[in-house]
Amino acid sequence: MSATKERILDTAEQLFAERGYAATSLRQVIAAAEVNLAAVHYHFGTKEDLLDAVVLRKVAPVNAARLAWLERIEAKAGTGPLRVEDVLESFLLPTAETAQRNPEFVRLMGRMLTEGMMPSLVEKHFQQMVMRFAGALRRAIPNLAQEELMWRVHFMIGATAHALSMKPILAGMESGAPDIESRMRRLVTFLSAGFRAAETAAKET
Amino acid sequence: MSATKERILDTAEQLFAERGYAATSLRQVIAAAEVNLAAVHYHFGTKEDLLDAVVLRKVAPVNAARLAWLERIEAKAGTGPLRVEDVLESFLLPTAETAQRNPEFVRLMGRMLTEGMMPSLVEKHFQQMVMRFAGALRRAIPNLAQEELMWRVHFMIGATAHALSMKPILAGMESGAPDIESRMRRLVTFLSAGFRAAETAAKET
DNA sequence: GTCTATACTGAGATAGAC
DNA sequence: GTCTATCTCAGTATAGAC
Repeated sequence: MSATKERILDTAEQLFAERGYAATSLRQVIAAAEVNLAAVHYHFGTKEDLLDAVVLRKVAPVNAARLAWLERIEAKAGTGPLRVEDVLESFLLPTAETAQRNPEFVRLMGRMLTEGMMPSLVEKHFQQMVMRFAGALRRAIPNLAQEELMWRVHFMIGATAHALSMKPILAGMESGAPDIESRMRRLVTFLSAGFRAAETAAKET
Repeated sequence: MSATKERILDTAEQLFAERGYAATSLRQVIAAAEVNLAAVHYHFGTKEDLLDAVVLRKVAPVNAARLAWLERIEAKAGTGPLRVEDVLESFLLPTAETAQRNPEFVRLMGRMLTEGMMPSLVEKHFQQMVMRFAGALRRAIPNLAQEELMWRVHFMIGATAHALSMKPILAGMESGAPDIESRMRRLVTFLSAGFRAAETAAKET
């Protein structure tokens, strides 16, 4: 990889994470990276493709850690049942490690899941892994109907994306460091109970 | 309200909902509405202000319905406890009514909650109401620590936003109509269990 | 008070010289 | 591979007609 390409990638990652994707112009990136505007299009194509490259570089290791964790859990369980909490931890806690070094980037990752930004990108980086975890959850909660399970997986994605992307600004929350790990642990507790809930009954209101 | 202003509002609502806010240019709006470009800025100011007006017109009645529902529940409960399910229903089900007439617009509402789009807008339309519901939930779950409750409220917001904005494309889900009401009922079940969960214990992995 | 015509600045993208 | 110059289109601002 050329030095120019790498400098663009590093600078874009930093600026996208700090200011957001839409709010960062390519001209800001190339000024900070001290490269030419056309070099971006030569190396990456469109602005969206640049984001794709930036995200891939960060998300790939996180997803690898998630899968490794999940496989460890599955190996330990053998043919027995999986614990919902364990599966959710393998999905949520690896994020915390990346967050320690680059908290802002985690927020960008969170946004990606929900922004209409780039559906194709989201699919590419997340869908396959999400389906993998849905399978593990199915094994952990065998009595839940498939459709209900998939909805709950989506509720999980939404809650996770928002938990990652938000800053703790509202009243009643600690104003200190964005401690992603404790956030993810709270989320594990919350989601585990949700996944285990009995199926929705008829209305009674 | 002038006819021009109203046509801009109607057209913007339609196009924002169909294509998303960022992907819709003001020039597309004024072409479809057959008005002059500067009229937009005369009546609304910036593009973001236009979105503000569009959203307010749709969100205000939904929020009013939410509050009315919540007040009905509180009146019925008197000084007794509130049921978590009832509070969540009053928050989630009013959305379904709007969704019947304008499903696309509900997706836009969902996006708003999570997109870095316009934090100020989100605050204005949602924060006050969210705090109102957080208070009701506090009464429904008095034993939960305030900070934990606020985190769970955020998990709820994220799950709701994603549930509203997503199209049911993944495998295992009905491919038919975007039945918002059943979606919201599933969400009530899921979130109620999450809110009732015992506080997160120390790690054990 | 309303609306139109027009111009300004900055964005992403591209062609072609070196 | 890299850079200059340029294109199109975006949001915005202003002057002035009715």
